Formats: sequence, structure tokens, C-alpha cells
Amino acid sequence: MEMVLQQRAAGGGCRLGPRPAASTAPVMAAASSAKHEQEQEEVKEAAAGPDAELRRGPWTVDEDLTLINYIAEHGEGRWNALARAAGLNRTGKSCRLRWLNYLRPDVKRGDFTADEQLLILDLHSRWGNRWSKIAAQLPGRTDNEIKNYWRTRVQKHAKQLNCDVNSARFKDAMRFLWMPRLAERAAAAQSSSSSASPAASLRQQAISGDGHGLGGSALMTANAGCFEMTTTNGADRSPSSVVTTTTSSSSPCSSRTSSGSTATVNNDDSYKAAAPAGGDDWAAIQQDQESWSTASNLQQLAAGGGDQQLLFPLADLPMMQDLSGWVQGFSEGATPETHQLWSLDDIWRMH
DNA sequence: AAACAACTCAACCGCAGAACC
DNA sequence: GGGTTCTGCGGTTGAGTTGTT
Repeated sequence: MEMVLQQRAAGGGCRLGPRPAASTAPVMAAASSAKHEQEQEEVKEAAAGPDAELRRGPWTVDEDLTLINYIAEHGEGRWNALARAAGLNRTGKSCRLRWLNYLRPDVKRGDFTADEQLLILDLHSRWGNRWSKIAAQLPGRTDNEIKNYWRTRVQKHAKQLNCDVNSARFKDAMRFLWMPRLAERAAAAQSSSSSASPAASLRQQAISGDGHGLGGSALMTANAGCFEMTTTNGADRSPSSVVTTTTSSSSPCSSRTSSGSTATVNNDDSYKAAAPAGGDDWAAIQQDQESWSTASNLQQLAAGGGDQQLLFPLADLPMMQDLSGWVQGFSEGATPETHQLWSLDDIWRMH
């Protein structure tokens, strides 16, 4: 434990020590409410204690151990009282944050798995910046971690694409380019698993292109080991693109979009393997995941294999009116007129 | 090797709502 | 019912790390 703590305390960037007075003074001066005055009083009071200045900045190993030991003995909660009782010259807030985001034994560290990333993208598309709500669906992950992930990775992609992270354009890119890619990686990582986790279900949906807050419709066909999705825009229902994936690595399927772009994903059989063994867990998954309306469709698809056509509604598909234009945004200088064929791998390499 | 830029992430802040007195 | 305190959330910051020139 000590070793871990030392490593943790040594690594990572963070604020060091109290902020310069210059940065806090204007805030203090502007704070006129009684509440703020009270809070300032608390800080002063704590600072005025026996050789006690309220500590800020990175936690030391000793502080971590003190907090861990105290919580192990007395439990968590009542953070202000806890901070005082434990002898930590910290605010209750600081103690709570340190415990929840870092010291809790069940906090999972390290990079997000593809499944986790997929889940984050999906949940954020539904709930927005409800970080704690999203974190609740990812055991061991904290809202802070997810928030950081979103800001550093996802917003970076949006910036690179020169569009707003909340724009329909970017959401479409996530759904049709990023999420299938993540699903592919997640499936590859768990090809031997037959779990019926929400993430496994999500992988299927990412492959199928199903999503939330998007419109038009998508026709998904399972044919001889190939998943074929034909999307239509909401207005005229005419096919605007075809994205085909295959479950057979030896016989890749590909189809050209109406405007000339092709997206091909070579998958393994893990998408089928992701179906629950018993078969009735799909309803539970669907219920658990609220509006995952395609769960039963996917069950049929995963179980049946043969020729099936599954039609599921989407709300709005602005991107699909010109998928090639969007795909073009990932490349440099390509135009629809060139009719160049891009695989998703190509697209992501360019990206 | 040095300088700079970009990225990461722990920790902070203000605010709102819940809980308590 | 009203004031105070506590808790939790989302947004922001900036030191340290990593990558690039």
C-alpha cells in the first residue's frame, strides 16, 4: 500500500500549494454573500489553529494514510467533521474528493478500455455532461476521470474536425466512425468472452449504427455473415449510404455509398458470441439501458445468422444526407468526384 | 540537447440542493 | 418556515509529463 501511495503521490500534475494571493483576492473581494463570508470564516478559523494553515494542493503519503486509516475505522461521510477529527488540515471537500477520486479501494486506474469508451460516448449522447450519472455505469471509474477523458480526448477530436462537440455533425462522426471503431476493438479484445454485458450490447449497436437523437432510418441486413446497414435520410427515405460489415475475417464485405464512399469493417465472430447464452437476458439489457430499442432485433440478428432484414427508426440523420462529404472531412483533398474508396481503417489512419 | 507545444489529470472553485437544527 | 451546514456536481486550473521541432 505504501509503495502505491508513494507512486501516486509522486506522479501526475496538480496544483502546488496555495494559490497566489493575487488570484484569490478578487474572488474574495467579490464574494459578498453571507455564505461566502461564512466560508471565508471557516478558512480563517482553520488557518488560525495551532500551527495550522489549511493545506491545499497535492496530498502527501502521510495525509493519504491518515485519511485511509480514519475512514477504515470510522467510515466515510460528515467530511468537515472527519477532516477535523482525523487531524487533517484540509477542508472536508478536499478529503471527500481525495477519497472518492483516488483512495477508495475500488477505484480503477489506467486507460479506459474500448468498451468503457464506447459506453461513455453512448451515455454522453443521451445524458450530456452528467458525469456522475455516467460514472455510475462504469464501476470503478470516477466522474472526474470521465470528465477528463471527455475534455482531453473527445473534445480534441471535435476540435480537429473543426466542429462543436455537441453538434449533430460531430455526434454523427462519433456514431458512424468512432463508435464502430471502438466496437471493433472491444470485440477483438473480448472475442473469447460470451458475456451479455451492456457493453457487449452496445458493441452490437455501434456496429449497427443505432443511436440516440439521430433520425432517418436504417435498414440492417444480416446476410451470409455480413451485416449490411442501409441508411436513409428522414425526408425522402432514399438510401444515402451503405455501410457493410462482415463477421468473417476471410471474406470481407464492402459496399459503396450512393456517392461513392465505402466503409468496410472486418470483424470476427465475437459480435455473435456477444449474445447471451440463455437468450432471455436481452429484455433485461434493453430495460436496463432504457431506450435501447434494437436489443430484440440484435438478438434475432445474432442468433439467426441467415438472411434477415431489420428496420429500426432513427430520429434524424443530417450527416447521412451526405456521408461522403463528412468522410471527406477526415481526408485531405479528397472530393466525392474522385470516388475514392476509403475503408474505416483508412479514415482512422487519416484521423 | 534544448526549447517549445500539447496533453494529462489531480485538485480546486462556485453553485445548487439536501439535510439538519 | 427559515437559516445554516453539508454534500455532490460540473467547470476550470495549472504543474508535471510527453511529444515534437
